[in-house]
Amino acid sequence: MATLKDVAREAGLSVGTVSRVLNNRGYISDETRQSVNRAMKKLNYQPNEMARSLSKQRSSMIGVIVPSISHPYFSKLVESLESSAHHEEYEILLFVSQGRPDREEEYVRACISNRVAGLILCTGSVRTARLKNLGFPVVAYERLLNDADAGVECDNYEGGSLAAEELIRCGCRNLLCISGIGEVSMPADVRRDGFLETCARHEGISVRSFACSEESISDLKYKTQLQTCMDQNLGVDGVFASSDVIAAELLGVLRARGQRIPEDVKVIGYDDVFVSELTTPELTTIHQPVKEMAQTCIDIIRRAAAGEAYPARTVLRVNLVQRGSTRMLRGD
Amino acid sequence: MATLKDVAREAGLSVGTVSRVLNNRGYISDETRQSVNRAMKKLNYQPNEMARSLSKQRSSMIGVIVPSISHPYFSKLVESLESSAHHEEYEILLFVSQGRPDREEEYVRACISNRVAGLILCTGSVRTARLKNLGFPVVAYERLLNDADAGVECDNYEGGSLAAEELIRCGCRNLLCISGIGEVSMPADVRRDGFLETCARHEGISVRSFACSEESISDLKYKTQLQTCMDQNLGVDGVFASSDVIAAELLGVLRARGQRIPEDVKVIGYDDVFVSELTTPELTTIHQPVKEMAQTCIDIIRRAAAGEAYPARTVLRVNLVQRGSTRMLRGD
DNA sequence: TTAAACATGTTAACCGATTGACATAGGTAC
DNA sequence: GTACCTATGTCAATCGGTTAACATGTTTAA
Repeated sequence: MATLKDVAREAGLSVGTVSRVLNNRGYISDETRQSVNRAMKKLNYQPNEMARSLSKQRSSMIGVIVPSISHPYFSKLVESLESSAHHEEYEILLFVSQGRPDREEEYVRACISNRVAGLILCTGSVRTARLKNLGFPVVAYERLLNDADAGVECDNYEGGSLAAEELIRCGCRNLLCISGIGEVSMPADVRRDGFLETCARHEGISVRSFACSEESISDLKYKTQLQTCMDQNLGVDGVFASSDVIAAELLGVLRARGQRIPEDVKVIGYDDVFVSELTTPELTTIHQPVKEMAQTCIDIIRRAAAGEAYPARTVLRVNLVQRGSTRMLRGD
Repeated sequence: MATLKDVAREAGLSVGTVSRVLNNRGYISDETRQSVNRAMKKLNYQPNEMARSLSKQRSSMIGVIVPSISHPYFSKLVESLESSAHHEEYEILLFVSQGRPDREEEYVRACISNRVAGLILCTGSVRTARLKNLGFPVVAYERLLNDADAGVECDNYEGGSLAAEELIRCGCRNLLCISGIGEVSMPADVRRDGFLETCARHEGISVRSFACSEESISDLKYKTQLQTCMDQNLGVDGVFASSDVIAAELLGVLRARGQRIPEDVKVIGYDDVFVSELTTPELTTIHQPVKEMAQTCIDIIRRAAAGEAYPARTVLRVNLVQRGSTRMLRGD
């Protein structure tokens, strides 16, 4: 495997000059630049990132810790993160914590050992080791973490509120809020609060709340619980589920009970992942601007690396996407 | 940030001894081991993986290149890969190629630069740069790649065959095979072959074939095409779709046309991802042993690193999972 | 008693870059 | 003619580990 030294020899230049070309430092003539490029191509040179990272005290990798990746919300997030990272010449070092605090800590340590350029944390568990002074920025994604250097989230309260408004607008009077995925911590709690409080501001609306538990976040199976839930909550004519996956399963559960959607019961999901367009009827849902959120995370890390200032907290707007699960008429 | 030298000083030992403890080489007494551990803990020492990788000529990262990650099949795969990798003390360096050959090449180069321990390729495009003598093993996942060091796949022919047998057993006579995702290359072609050839071996079975095109693999939207498809193929009473996502969308399309499932049309998907349990009815599908396939990939890389022999090609068995989309009675 | 095996130390080269200090020129501007 | 910019070279330290060679003891076993 060719090294910088080989390239320098091939191009008839010194390592210093070649390094300058690679890192765009100091003065370099076009001619030199070209002959370096020629030599690199000829020798099929690939810079050794390990050596590079060692000498600059930072790698070009961004650590990403998610609780699950098979969950469509997180797979969409990771795809978006990868895409944004690629634009900025970063790579993704991916860790799946399964929501287990021990793994999270272990993974944070792995990021430290790899001297990542930044760490994006979207964990379920609260207890996480000290995240201060790690030498790189830690971005908390959809999660309040006072130890983190920055936070990126969407307006969950508004999301819950929009869902309530829509159901009420569609004529529902007996509402139900089902929360689930990793809702121990902040974000989805706030969704529920937004939903419940908005309902309370309207006359003649009854509203109940149900919390799904989950063994593993990668399980994605809620049917039994949803059956129990619907048994306990008869007469409901509008449901807000805190994720599209839950909402999608709910459609099946409701149908099995002979309830038509949206005629008898209207359903709103959350996230706007592909699942919401896969069901029949398609799901009305709250769109999270995942791409923008991902871009924001990467941008924070880029800025931190460049020594620029970056926002401590970014809250992005959500919006309602109307589809068949709340709408009588098909109007696509 | 503490270094090995600091740890050695703190423990009153030499760097050589500390390194021996870290790498389990040579003779070390329990006492020494403990005092090293104590010192590491006290200084909160995290070994610098960059330096480690540089001196051993290899990192502990495994490069993974997938065409998409929002597609549930690949997100399940990546989750499994991460899990297996974690057991073997590897980390995942994730790349999403979007099926674009230029990105693939770029990502292969990134893996070389990062001196990965191995590379797992599951790409859609055929043309990929030379993969020989990269200094690490390249494992082709569900893809025939003569340049790769090893291949891991499932028995796609058998999968197609099982689907045909099931539909015929359920009484279908007018079959349709819908293929899609990345089927330019080998694996899904073989699924179709297995399906078609098995049909041909039965009397009185008519069978047609339809290929979905796709702009982007992360799109996951086939509805329009599926409508066209069903317009062109009237009278079909059994469909084999080459992925659960396509099958799930098909359910909606069929329902919109007033066809009941499974009474009027039976549907079989492929992959056995969570989507197949999310639809109503749930999807009968061909289960791919993704976890085992992932484990096999990681194991090949581990063996290669240890200088052990490993299989050049591994073909894993698939099996049929019966659910509501082919079965009249509910028997869960 | 003597040879292994055990346990640690010292030293230094090496992995493949980056980077700064300092030197050397040719060209241009005033 | 002096000063400055441009362009490159040389040299060596540095990043933080790994590892081999060699030395020096202490135990243990035959």
